[in-house]
Amino acid sequence: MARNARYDRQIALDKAMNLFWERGYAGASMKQIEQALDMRPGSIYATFGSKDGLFSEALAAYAQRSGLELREHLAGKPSVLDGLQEHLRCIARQASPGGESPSRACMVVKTLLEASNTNPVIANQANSILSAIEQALTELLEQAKLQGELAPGTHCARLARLLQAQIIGLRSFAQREISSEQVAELAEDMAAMLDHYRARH
Amino acid sequence: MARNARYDRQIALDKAMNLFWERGYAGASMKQIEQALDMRPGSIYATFGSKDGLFSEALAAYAQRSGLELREHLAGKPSVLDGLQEHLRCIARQASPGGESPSRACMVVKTLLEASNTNPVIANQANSILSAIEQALTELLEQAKLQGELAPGTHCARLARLLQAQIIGLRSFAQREISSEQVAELAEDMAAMLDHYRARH
DNA sequence: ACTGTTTTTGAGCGATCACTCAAGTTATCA
DNA sequence: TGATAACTTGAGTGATCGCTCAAAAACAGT
Repeated sequence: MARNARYDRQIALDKAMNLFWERGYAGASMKQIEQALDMRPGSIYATFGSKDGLFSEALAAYAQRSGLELREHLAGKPSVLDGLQEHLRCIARQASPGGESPSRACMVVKTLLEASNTNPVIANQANSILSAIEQALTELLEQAKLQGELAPGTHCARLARLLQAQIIGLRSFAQREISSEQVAELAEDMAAMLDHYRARH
Repeated sequence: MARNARYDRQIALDKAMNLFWERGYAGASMKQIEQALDMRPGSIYATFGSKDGLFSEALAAYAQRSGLELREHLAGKPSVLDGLQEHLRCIARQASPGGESPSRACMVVKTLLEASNTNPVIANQANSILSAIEQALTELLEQAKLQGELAPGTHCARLARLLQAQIIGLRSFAQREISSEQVAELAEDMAAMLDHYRARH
């Protein structure tokens, strides 16, 4: 005997994610959030607790979304390394100017750089996400090594960190006013770099 | 027949640069700036016009400082490529945890990511700086090609963009909670990548 | 020391910040 | 349909935002 919420939590979260991704934590005011979610402050605070809480959930949703994308790119290719190269190219396509994504740069990296010396709680969350991605990449590369794709002596954790730094660099670089061709070339050069770690036949 | 200013403009600018570098544009409030510069709002506004103006000058000072550092690293080595590799290692050293710099990440990149969808004027300035760095790297690599260090077929502008993306990735990655050894390893792997572009003898 | 000019000061401006809560509204049950 | 419980509303909270300006202070030249 009560009323149902007018809003879908997931949909609202998705809208918040897009706004935060575009404008950053400090750059998105509650007024803008109210407008984007079509919710009044009372409902927002009843649902998410605080701006910090909403941001935290939005960031987690973004991370989950990103994980799904990586798995999709990998699923298309039989080889792990081919999948990772495809991932780089997809990122370049998404991060090209004219795309519809809120920002060409990665929301986790934007958050890490914005929050590191101002909001320890949020910075920690960004750190954890990047740490988890590093771990996932490491396991992926270990798998590739076992399957003989990767040179036997490869230090997988180290290569995973290199790969993560490349992706961070690619997406941040893409935030520049630059042509989509140049972003694609950059991704190609990074993909080529992965080839140097392949096992020789 | 008048009074001299109590503050050195360059010193004040340097302090502002450090604060903005650490906390970002929105993260540094005027109160904090007043405290860092030991100046009252009237003096600050008489000298720099606005928070935007102060930030703009601080960012320009940072860019100049960065340019000097690159030239210093290059001056130590006879070969351009060796100099660039040294540059990567120096960046890793500076960007290691426990260092005294206000932030491990690059202020220009932090600014680009923060301002891109909120402050077009500042975002443009960050864009211009990165564009100038790309240009400088391109000319450096052209020079290396002429001197026979680089493989003759090398696309220097493209390699310059790859190098810039690497540096951006390295410094942003270093903002994570990570050991200085791992940052050094990352720089080493990036330096090794440059070797693949060397001319074969 | 006096005058003239410049700089420094800091209380306080209106605007906006994240956030609250009492009142109003609405769906769900008996 | 009336009672009840949950949700929505939006004016308004105190705090902080970037910034102003009239008055006080401090130096340089006579």
